This record gives sequence, C-alpha cells and structure tokens, in this order.
Amino acid sequence: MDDRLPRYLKLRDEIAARIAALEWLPDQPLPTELDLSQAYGVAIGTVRKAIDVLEQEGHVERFQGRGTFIRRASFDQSLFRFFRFQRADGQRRPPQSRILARDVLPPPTAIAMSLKMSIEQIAAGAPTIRLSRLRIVGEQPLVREQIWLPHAPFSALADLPLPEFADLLYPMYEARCGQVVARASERLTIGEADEDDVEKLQLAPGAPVVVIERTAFAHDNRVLEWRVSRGAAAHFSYEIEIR
Amino acid sequence: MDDRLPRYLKLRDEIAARIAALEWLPDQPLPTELDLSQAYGVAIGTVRKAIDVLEQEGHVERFQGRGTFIRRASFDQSLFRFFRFQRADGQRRPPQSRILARDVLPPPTAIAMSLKMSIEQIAAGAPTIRLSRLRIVGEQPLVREQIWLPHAPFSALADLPLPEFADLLYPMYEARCGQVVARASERLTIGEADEDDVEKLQLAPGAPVVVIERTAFAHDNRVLEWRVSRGAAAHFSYEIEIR
DNA sequence: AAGTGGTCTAGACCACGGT
DNA sequence: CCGTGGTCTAGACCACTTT
Repeated sequence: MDDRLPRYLKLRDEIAARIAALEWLPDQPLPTELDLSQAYGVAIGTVRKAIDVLEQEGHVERFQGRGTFIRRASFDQSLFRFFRFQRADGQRRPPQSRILARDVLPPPTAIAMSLKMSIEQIAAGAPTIRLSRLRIVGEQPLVREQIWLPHAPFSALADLPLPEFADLLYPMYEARCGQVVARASERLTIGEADEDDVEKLQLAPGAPVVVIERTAFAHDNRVLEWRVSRGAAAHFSYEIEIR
Repeated sequence: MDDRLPRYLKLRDEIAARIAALEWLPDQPLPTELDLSQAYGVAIGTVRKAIDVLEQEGHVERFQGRGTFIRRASFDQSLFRFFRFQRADGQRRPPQSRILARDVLPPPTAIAMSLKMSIEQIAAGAPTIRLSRLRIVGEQPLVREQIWLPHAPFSALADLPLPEFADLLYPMYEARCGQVVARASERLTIGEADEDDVEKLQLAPGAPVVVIERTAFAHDNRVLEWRVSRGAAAHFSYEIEIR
C-alpha cells in the first residue's frame, strides 16, 4: 500500500481486494456509496471516484436506483466479433455447441504455463479438464475449440454427463463451480488447416485458418480457462475502433 | 440540443463543436477549467466532468500544470499491432516507407463512398489523390498500402515531390495540410496473395494475406483518408483485452 | 511566484427502481 | 414511499509546469 497514492485509488484497491476475495457475487449489490463513505471515513465523492475506476476496469457495473454489482463477462456474441456468419433468416443466435470429448489429464507444459500452474503442481502431474467442442450455426460447423480448465475449481465438470453441458460455458462455470469470468485476453494468428480441421470443419487441406487463443481471468486474476479456437479464415472479419 | 441532457453533456457538446470548428490546434491549450466554468456559468466540477468525457472519447488530453490540449492520433506503432516483425537487433522502429506511385484521379465508387464523398462530387468526377506505398523493415518489404485522400484538403500533397514524403504520413497531413487525424476505424479480413503481392511482397501465389481497411477521421468526423494495407498472414499476430 | 489540472470535502437536489 | 446512484455546487488545498 503506497501512501503516495491518492485516497480514491487506495480505496479502489481496498474494494478490489474485497471483490477478489469473492465477498460479493454478481447478483448481490455492493454496499451503497453512502455506507462505503462512512465505513472508510471519506467523502462520498471520493467513493464515487474509486468506483468510477472499478467500473472502467470492468470489475463492477452501476445501475441507478438499484445499486452497484460485480460484473460478469458476457461474451455471448464473442464468435461474431471475429466471424461473419448469419443464419438464413439473418438472425444472430449463439451458436450451438457439441462437446466431442472430455478428458482429465495432466496438461502439456505450454498449457500448464498458460494456466499459470505452479512448478509444484506441474511436477506433481496435477490434472486438468480438456474439452473438445464444435460450434455450429444452423447446420454448418463454424469453429472448433479445445478448452483447458484447472481441475480443482472445476471438478464438478469432470463428472457431469456430457449431454448436460449447455451451449454457453461461462454461465455453467458460475452456476456449477462458483467461478466468475471477469475478463479475458486473446491472441489472433493465422495457420493452416490440419487434419482435424479438414475433417470437422470440412476445409481443404492447408486452407488458411484463424487461430484464437484466449486466456480467461477471474476478478482476482486467477486463470480460469485457456482455450484455442480455430475457424475458416474465409469467414473471418474483425472491426476495431482506434483512438 | 436536448434540454433533458445533463449540463455537463450539453457543455461537452458545445466544446466538441468548437473543437470540430478547429478553434484550437494540438499545440494550443484550451481555456482553463476556471475560465470555462465562468464563461458558461457552471461550477468547475461540471466543466471537469464535461472534459472527462471529451478525454475518454479521445478528443483531448490533459496535462497537470500545463493545460488541456487537442489530441492527435499517434499510430506510429500501428503496424506492430498486427504484424510481429523485429529487426535483427530486436528494436522496434517505425518501418521505412517507399512511395511507389502517386496519382490524381476520380475514385472508384466504392472508395468514393468510403470517403463519404457527396453524390454531387462523385457525379462531377471530383478527383482524389492515390498513394501506393511499400512499408519496409530492415530490407524486407512487409506491407503494401494503397491510400486515398480527398483532393481538396490535401491538394498540397498532389504537387509535392515524392522524395519529400516522410515515413509517417499523419504528421505530414498536419504540417502541410492542417488536417489532424483524431481516430480511425479498421476492418481486418483474410485474402489471397494477388499478382502485386507476389511481386512486391515476395509471396507465393495464393498465399494467405491479411487485409486491413482503415478509415481515418478528423475531430469533426470528416473522413480524411481511406487506406487498405496488405501483409503476409504468416507474420500476423494481434492481441486484445476483453472486458 | 503564478497558473495549471488533480484531489477532497460537505451538502443539496434529481432520476430511477422497487415496495 | 424510500433508497439507490446521478448531477451540481462552492470552496479548500495539493502537485506539477512554466516564467
């Protein structure tokens, strides 16, 4: 704790720590701004500025009249950020998901590193859960994914019958494992269709493929998930605003 | 002007209009917050909130002790956002630019639309300036670009001898034409190497190519430039934070 | 030393959501 | 109706830049 920091930033850190400690879940409001100002002995304007920062960082969301709430990432439309793909009727619905396989196994070193597993865990052969998944819009397989989860917080998913997996995983992480995804970081590259791409996505061998590697984080910066998604480059389109 | 809008947003709009009217250039400070609060008859906190918004939108930049200034876009590193490419010594320097050609001509309709030219202008065959450019890091040609500019504001560049073009265009737009780029929007897709790519970027025919279309805007939302950049997909890598 | 934006306070009133 | 966050005020003091 740096005494040179302004009060509102110190307060931000204190509240961020309580968020990281899971003191509130996305459906429970934080204390009101007045309560916080009294509890920490600062003016309400200072509390507001601290929460401004947390809001900009994506940790909380404010609703006038209701309160301030922990924010959950909502990437329902995330595939559509990268792939233009519409159903015949022009609608955008979350793609269907088909789990092809689930394995419980110690991860390759590179993936253990991406999951920020400790040296001890890696040496001890700590297991992970690997999901292989196909995402389908209409009848067309669009993207195939491999998803790696640390076993401990997600053990409930190691035994769940495959048919009970929903189309969207993040709500399941929250409902079944109490894990809230707060943010993610992604890396895009271009590769070539491998044998599985040819078979599962019906691509020509060697066709260009967009590869998206995503690391998803909790509010306390624990890595919750590492996934790699592959889809035909022909469908790829991505738009950015630069300021 | 909507009377239901809070005061700080109305004030934001007033200042934004003055920015759009080029009342200040990036090196001249805006009036101080105290001056603005007196000029508009609001409290200084309200002025600060209005400027907060303008700062978030990327219109202005604040410097404690110096003042508040119009922001210029600085995409010096913009190619490196998309292409991993290092010099032998690991440094990242802005790529060199070689202008291959400059033409003054009426644009194809699609590009006239992208430049937001009016129907009348298009019908009258209003000219544009087209630059063909190669961007080179070390000895390696990395990206080739076609850049289209509306003729009127950029006429100074229609006559400038090609050797006087600098590696970075946006500072030239400002210095020679008084045009400040405030923001841009980009669209990424994947294509195949065409004949020019094969020749100028030394790619195999049909090799995957990343295509970046950029529209650059002034503070008043005039389109200043439309450009398309093409580079080998093999060098492509892009990272995003999602919140 | 003078002038700028940054922090902090204390309090009033407004707009919205749920009871 | 009450409680929430949102707006607005007036003023004090701090940190930094320039003269």
